[in-house]
Amino acid sequence: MNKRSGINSKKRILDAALKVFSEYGYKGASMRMIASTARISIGGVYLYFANKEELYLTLIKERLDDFSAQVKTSISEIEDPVKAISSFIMMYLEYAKTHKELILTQGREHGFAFAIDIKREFFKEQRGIIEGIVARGIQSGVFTECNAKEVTKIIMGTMRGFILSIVVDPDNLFSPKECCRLMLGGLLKRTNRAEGEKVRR
Amino acid sequence: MNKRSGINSKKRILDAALKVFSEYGYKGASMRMIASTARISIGGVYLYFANKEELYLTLIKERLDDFSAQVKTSISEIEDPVKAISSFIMMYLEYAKTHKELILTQGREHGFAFAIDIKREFFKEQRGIIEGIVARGIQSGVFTECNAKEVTKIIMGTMRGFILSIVVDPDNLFSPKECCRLMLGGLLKRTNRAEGEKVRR
Amino acid sequence: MNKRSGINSKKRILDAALKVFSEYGYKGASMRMIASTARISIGGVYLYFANKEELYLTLIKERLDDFSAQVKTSISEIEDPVKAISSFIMMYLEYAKTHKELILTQGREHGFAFAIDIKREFFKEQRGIIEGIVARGIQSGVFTECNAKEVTKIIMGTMRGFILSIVVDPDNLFSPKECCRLMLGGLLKRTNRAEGEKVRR
Amino acid sequence: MNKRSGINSKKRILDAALKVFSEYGYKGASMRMIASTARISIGGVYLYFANKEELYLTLIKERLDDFSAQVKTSISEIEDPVKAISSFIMMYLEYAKTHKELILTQGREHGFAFAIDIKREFFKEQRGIIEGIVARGIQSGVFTECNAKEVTKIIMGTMRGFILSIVVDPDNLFSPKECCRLMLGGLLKRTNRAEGEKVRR
DNA sequence: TATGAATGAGGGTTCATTCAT
DNA sequence: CATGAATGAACCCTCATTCAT
Repeated sequence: MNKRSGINSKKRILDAALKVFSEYGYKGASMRMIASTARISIGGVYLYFANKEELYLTLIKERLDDFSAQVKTSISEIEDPVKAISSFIMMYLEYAKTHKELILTQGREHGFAFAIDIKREFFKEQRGIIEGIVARGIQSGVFTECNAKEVTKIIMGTMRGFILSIVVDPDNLFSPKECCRLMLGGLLKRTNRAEGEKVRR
Repeated sequence: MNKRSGINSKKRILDAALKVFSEYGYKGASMRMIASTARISIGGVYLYFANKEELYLTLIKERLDDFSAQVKTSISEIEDPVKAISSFIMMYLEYAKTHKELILTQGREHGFAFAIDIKREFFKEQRGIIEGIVARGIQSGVFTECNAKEVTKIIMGTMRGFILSIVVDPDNLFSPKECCRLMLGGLLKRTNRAEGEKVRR
Repeated sequence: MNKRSGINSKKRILDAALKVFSEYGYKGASMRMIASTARISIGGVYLYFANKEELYLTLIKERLDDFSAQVKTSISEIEDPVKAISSFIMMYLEYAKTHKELILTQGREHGFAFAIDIKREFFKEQRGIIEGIVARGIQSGVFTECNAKEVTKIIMGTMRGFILSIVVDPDNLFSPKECCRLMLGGLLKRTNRAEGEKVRR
Repeated sequence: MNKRSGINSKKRILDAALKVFSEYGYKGASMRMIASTARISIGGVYLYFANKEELYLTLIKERLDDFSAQVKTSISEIEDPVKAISSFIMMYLEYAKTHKELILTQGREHGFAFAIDIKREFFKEQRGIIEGIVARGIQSGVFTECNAKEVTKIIMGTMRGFILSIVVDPDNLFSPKECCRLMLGGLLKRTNRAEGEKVRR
């Protein structure tokens, strides 16, 4: 390998790990599989990552950072809360569909919490973004007077559910557009205000 | 363990398996862990279950059937679509919170898709129930003219996300009540129809 | 079970053990298989036999004794050495074909020697019988002047080979009659045809 | 073991396996025993052989091929049927005495018939060789008019019996020379002494 | 006599990790 | 940097044996 092979190797390993981990899960993936997918020796992997866990963590972090950046660039400048929420949902779901590996983000194996701190941090950040938008929407009178925090968690939960569905029930993914519609407009018919009220309290 | 404690050994094993599987995942859980949690020998476990997979499957099936029954008894007789949807959401989330082990239902560790058929069957059934309610609501004019199938998948996805959150981010679970509110009423303010339209396009 | 069930049980177990051991070998046979074949509980087997080894040994002994008796009754009174040898060979091979379980006799597993003493005793006895016949034949001038001991061992070896063939290459068992012919007459052509003919029939 | 001793690890494993398998049989031999006999770790064995069966098969095949080659080189060019048969018997028995492991060839532990095809193939080949010699002998008038096929099977059986005796009754192996004598000359006295004599010495 | 639940050592096999080269 | 043979703990599972009933 040439001088730059170090950098290349690391990248190749990460790519391979991404593929293998997201296909087989943490426990199901073996270092051998990752190494051979990366066209490197087993020992070679340990040159760049101290152990399996570190490799996994690095991967998670990378994914999360990438996604986080994506969200920021595509949402941050949108003024209109309605558009912002829609964009977020669309972006999130579209990204998830393309990067199925995001499923890693949702991994739950090996005695709970594993990369859990990293993940929580990420979730918190995401929540912050949505919550900001929702709050703005309420303030500006476009959104109903609702609990921004709760609404945010619901939206996040729905996103989370979508990601999981990709693995668990991929034939029944919902459409991003319809999701926006539901989140914004709700199920109840709009002329009849009373009924909506009934439910709201 | 007493030589004659056999009567409840099976139950003890199932309880232990539930605990261990839902904490460590399928691959992460070992038969030894399950056995010792159940206060039985390894061999003892194999007296009741042919192998790890069968134990897992039994567990999944049991959970799913129990939950399915619960849904049916608590939803089936509700006429009002609004109340029915609300009840479903409330019931689902409440059940999930109590039976954290429902997380098993969402297992994903690839290369290991063996309970997937059972799960899909369950999902399909659940979807059928919701879709029926939504369709009824649309027909009776209480719900907006929307795609019942899609709406159903969104609701299911949100439920799924909630379950996953229990493991991944348990400090930020959304409230069932607020979830009902959002699903039914949406985010947009009710007097202003135009804006809603904009999004709906 | 009735009063005599004890005796019946023991017999049933031995029959079952015979079947199972000769089909699967010592290591390959499990006490469970034997018990269930004997329609008795596992514990039941241990009522009659202290352990697997004892059961096996009992079986071997039983087989060997039965065979030994058979040999004695069918050979001992034959005066003519030629007829005696022929009878022995015919009897041996016929018995082996019918009682495939005799294969047990040839078992070689679990660190050599196991029932080896019993077997050696049996072999010795058998050898004694043959050797006696051969010696008599030599003395009476019917057989060539050969080493009776060696000839005996060869005959025994051939018998042994036949038994093994039943398991290892059952489609190519040699005919007892031809075996007698070869042992008595040899391969080489004789100028003196008469004697050979007697045997050849 | 040194980390770089790899060159002969495979050989060491095969040697160990040979020893252990032929002492304890297939079922009775454990991979752990083999590994420790080979002074390697358990995992190490699996570096060279996918599993126990493959290891066993490799061994069998190796033995059979080696023996087969030996037979061919030492028999094929002998014209005289008498000498050919004698050579075959001598060679076979001598080889068996030296390579006691040939006992593997005779393995029998039922429910475990997996090397049986390889063995049958080998037996068939061997039979072919002998049968050819015998047939030639008959044609040339040196051997009696007998059934070549049957005679062959008897000779093979006797060889088989010898191998088994090595394990089962090693103190009473017959002498190869006497075996030749018996097979060729038979037990019965010959008026035509010359031919018999030739063989006897 | 008879049962069969329970035990636990041990078997085959995998895999993260190390280290001499 | 890179290799891959080697290690050994741990995994799933089987089975001879025991013992309360």
